[in-house]
Amino acid sequence: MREKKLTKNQLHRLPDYLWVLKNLESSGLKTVNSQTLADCLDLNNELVRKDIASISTESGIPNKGRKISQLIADIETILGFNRVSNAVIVGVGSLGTAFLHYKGFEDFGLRIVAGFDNNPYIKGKEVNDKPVYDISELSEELLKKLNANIGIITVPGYAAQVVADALVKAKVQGIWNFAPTKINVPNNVIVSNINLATSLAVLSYELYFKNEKEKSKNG
Amino acid sequence: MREKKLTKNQLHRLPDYLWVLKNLESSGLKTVNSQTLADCLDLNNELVRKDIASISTESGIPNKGRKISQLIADIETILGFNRVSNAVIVGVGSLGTAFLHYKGFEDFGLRIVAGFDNNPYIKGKEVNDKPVYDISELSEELLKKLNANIGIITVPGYAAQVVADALVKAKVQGIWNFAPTKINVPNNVIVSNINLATSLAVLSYELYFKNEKEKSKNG
DNA sequence: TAGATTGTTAATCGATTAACAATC
DNA sequence: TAGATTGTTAATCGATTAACAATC
Repeated sequence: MREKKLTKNQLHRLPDYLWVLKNLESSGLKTVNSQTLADCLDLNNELVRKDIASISTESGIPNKGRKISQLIADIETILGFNRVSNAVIVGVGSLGTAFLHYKGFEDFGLRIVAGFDNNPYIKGKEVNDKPVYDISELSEELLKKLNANIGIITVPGYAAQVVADALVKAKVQGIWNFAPTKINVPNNVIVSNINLATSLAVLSYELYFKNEKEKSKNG
Repeated sequence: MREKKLTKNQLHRLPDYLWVLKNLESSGLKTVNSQTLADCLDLNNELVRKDIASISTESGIPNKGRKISQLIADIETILGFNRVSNAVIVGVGSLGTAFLHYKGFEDFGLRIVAGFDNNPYIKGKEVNDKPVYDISELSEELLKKLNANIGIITVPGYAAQVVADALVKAKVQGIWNFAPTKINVPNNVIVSNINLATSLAVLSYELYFKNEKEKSKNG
């Protein structure tokens, strides 16, 4: 297997599988069947079978299931949690600063090595022992020196496109965008967006919808 | 319109529409047609027409389009960006602290009013003028006093379920979960998950896939 | 061997896209 | 009025679910 590209939906389910598998492993189990995974995650059995089949390097054993350790290894390989990439963060505000401090990203294969900002009070300093450069210093040479191929955007929305352009010019391969904006980049640069506003909006909408429903039920 | 529940996909497109609409408005335009929106966001014209039709309180005008100001108002109402909810944050680590400092959430209708943590060095203090309580103080009474109906989870994965249970017990209506874990809550509590690991994994996978493809092309 | 569980093919469902009729 | 653009119905596409045959 492991030939065809996974769909976005499949990819988004992988971290959930990984989580469950690790829990099962730490409870002492060695193998798992698709039904168990499906139950844990409220998914359809067949869906899980297909997902797992398309990410596994070993085939499953009828009447037995699959090796948990192997599944974990396979998923971690695909998700890149066991190969580390260096990243720089552009925008050292409250979110950017938090990320420079946050230790958890290394578990997912991301090491943040430096920050960039245009605030004269911040640039030139260090945050969590990581240098913060002026945004004008963002260049292909510096990124090469830092061995960084990923840029993280944590600037306000209005500045996101300018920053994205600068990152592209400095030849990053991937951009992790936290600005609440779509950014335009060439095809060969990969972008993953995380939009806090959208996520919050989903919550807010569901709450609104639920309350409206209750109102009309009671009214 | 505005009767049927929006699909998850539709809901996720709304913040993008909102962004484009605000840009168009600030450039002086008064009306917009579906094709323009579609072009700006790389979407199908018919898809946009359907999305917009299902969120609009006014109908569109053939040969003319729709009023931008009205669309913005409609979307903001649905997304709740113009009605403020109070939230408490559980887990005042690097991410939680950043959120207590972050001003941007108010634009999306969320006001963070307090934090909770079990770290004895943090609890009892204030962050950005907001009190941080001990986790044991999390209760229905306190949340009522704070007028908070949303809980934000920014603790490590292993602690997420315990915190979720405590929030449910304290009668929050919604949970915004940043822990890289599925949490189980009763049906009447709304959960919106934001999984940094997943988002990062998407980026990492795409990079991996791209590099593999290039390798096999060159090899 | 018998049976649980896998892998795979077919059916269903939902979302997107296309076509077209209605109308300001 | 003519035509651009809307709203809506039909066709397509992809993802999920169901059915079943293969096998350790």
